[in-house]
Amino acid sequence: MTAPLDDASRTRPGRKAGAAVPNSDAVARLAGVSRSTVSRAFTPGASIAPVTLERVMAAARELSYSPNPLARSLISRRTDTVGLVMGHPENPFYQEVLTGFTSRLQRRDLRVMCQTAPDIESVEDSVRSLLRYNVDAVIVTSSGITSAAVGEAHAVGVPIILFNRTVEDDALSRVQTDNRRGGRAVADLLNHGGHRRLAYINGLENASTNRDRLAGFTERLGELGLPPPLLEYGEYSYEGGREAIKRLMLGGDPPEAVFCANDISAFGALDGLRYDLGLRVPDDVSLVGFDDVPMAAWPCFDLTTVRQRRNQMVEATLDSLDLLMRDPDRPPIRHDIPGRLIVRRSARLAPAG
Amino acid sequence: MTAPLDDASRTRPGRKAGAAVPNSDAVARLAGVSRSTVSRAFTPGASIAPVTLERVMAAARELSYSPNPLARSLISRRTDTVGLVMGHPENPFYQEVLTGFTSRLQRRDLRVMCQTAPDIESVEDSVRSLLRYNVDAVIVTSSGITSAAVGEAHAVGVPIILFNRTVEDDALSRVQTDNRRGGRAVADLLNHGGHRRLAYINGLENASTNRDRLAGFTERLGELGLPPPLLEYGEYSYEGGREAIKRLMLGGDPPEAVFCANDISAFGALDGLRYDLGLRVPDDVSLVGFDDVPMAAWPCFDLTTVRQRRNQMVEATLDSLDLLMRDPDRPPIRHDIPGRLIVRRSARLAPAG
DNA sequence: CACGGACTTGCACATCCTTGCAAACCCGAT
DNA sequence: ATCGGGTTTGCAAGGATGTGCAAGTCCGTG
Repeated sequence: MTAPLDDASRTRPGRKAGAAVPNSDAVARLAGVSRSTVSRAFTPGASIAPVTLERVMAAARELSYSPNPLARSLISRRTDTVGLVMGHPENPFYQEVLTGFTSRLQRRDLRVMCQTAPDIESVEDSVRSLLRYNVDAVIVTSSGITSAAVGEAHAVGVPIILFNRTVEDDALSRVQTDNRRGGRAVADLLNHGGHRRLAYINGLENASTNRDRLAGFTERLGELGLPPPLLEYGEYSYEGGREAIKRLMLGGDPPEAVFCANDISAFGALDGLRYDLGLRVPDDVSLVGFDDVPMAAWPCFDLTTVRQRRNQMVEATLDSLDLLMRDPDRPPIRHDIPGRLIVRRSARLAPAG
Repeated sequence: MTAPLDDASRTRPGRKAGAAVPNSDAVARLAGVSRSTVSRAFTPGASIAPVTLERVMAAARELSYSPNPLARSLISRRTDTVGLVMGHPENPFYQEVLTGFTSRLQRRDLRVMCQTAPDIESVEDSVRSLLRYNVDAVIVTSSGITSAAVGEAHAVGVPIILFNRTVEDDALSRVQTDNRRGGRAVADLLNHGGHRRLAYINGLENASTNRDRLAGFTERLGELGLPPPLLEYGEYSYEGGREAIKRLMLGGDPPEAVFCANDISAFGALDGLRYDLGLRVPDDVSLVGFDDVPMAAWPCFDLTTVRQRRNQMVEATLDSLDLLMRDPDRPPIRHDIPGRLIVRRSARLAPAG
């Protein structure tokens, strides 16, 4: 009964032996200089004679050497890697965001470490895990982030940017669609259409995107003299939206128009309306989504929605990242990028005749 | 006119100063042991007295220390990170695959470095870049991979697994759907439906998935005494499929049934048929896809398709990875996982009466 | 009590790179 | 020929850890 810690299966397997990854020493010998000089050859702006530089580079090419970034990071504290914590990877909008980030980060010669984090605790874990790997920055696209992980990141000077998420903590940089204004625009649109009994199909309850869209929507309805919307839970998913719309329409006081927290749940609601309930859109019910994923433009859906400017948001995030990485003490950067109402055919534009 | 190499903007910014990430030395001092002992405390199976282990762990907890994986990797040659090279990130099937991989790898306590690589050269670059970061293995989900990168990986003993891709090189491990058999199954289905003039809407021409699906389809048609299919290019995309179907149907000899290289292009074809051409599916034309993405089940599409067993494929990949990481000299592992024909309403099942 | 064996531990070197400092060098000027 | 200034370069220390080897400890046995 000794310590049960050992775990023979985890024993490190020998990497194949003969494998020669060249190191700076080999290059130094070949070029007839010291290792320091090799290092300087690969450090932009370091003091080195042009002719020596060329000799080192030639040797490096011959051995196809390039500095080991992990060893370099030990001392430079930079890994040229950013961490990406993804929340709801089933939403096509975020899938596009993900590929936007990876391809653009690649173009800036930055590696990206992905983590998926469905719930708050795992966001914590993910951030911590990324920090241990010395990422230069962290992008979080996920519902909640408690201040603990943020604090740790700050302590080691690693910038964190929230993408389409807000928390109470004011000290955080973030880039988001102006979700509140998006919600207000939808209220205006539906009001113009002459709808009076409105409903909102919630996304995830504690996601700030969801809260802000609903808040803007409700706020503007109030200003227009309309009652607050009925609420149902759609969970940001197709199935959720499809079930939610049934509950709404079969309830006591069915709405004339429904605003869905995102496009996917709107597709569900749309299908629920026409296939489950036999209703027509927008003749019987108007429907609006949020995101403008590519599918929203397909004729089968033709969904009126609020476009999130994905590329612009991604660019803004990366630009902010650049600034924050240069100066970790810089005050937080905020971007609220206006959405754009994309009018298609799922919502009536004028009061029914 | 000196060497123009320097690039002041890249100068490394000082990480915030006071930040104290504890190192093994601090733990060693606190626990009253040497650094080696601390190291052993964190190495499963290493020789250490239980009481010492506990003392070290207590000290580590107090300082919230854990070994720096980057420094560790310098000597152990393991980073607990795998590289993931993604090909066509716009296809929802691969998006699900991606999240499948990241979440499952996380569960195995492995980090994942993502790269996107639209074309062959960038696959090369991505693999090389990942190798420099010392990943323990590479998963490639992308059209082509030339033997150069594979050779380099092999040379340093890093296993590579191709996901849903094949190359001529027999020495590669891979996991894929049995695309050829999938194609054959579709041929049988359409034959049963009484269709005789068939077409295939290509995906990307040099993707092995596409070639194999087409090969199986054509082969089986031949066995059934049917002529080879008409061909059009759909590029694996919605727009591609939608254009392709128009060219097919407006050509001299329109087909009675169309097999699309994947679901997305099938959606495009479907919409082309009903919205652009005013035809009905399956009454006028039968349509079959490949993948079984979630949308295929939506009533709006109701697409007959071949399901790729995503979870099973991902699991098989990770299991193979485990084996290969333990023993880099192990012969290549192959998995050909049968697809499953999912019959819905987009293809006629019996000859038209 | 001394000895052998098994188990623990520390030393020192290894991994691979960066960088402050000081020595060496070059070249023109005195 | 000597000096000074600026440039280049190497040394050695530093970053954080893993590990072979040998020394040390402990315990049971003869």
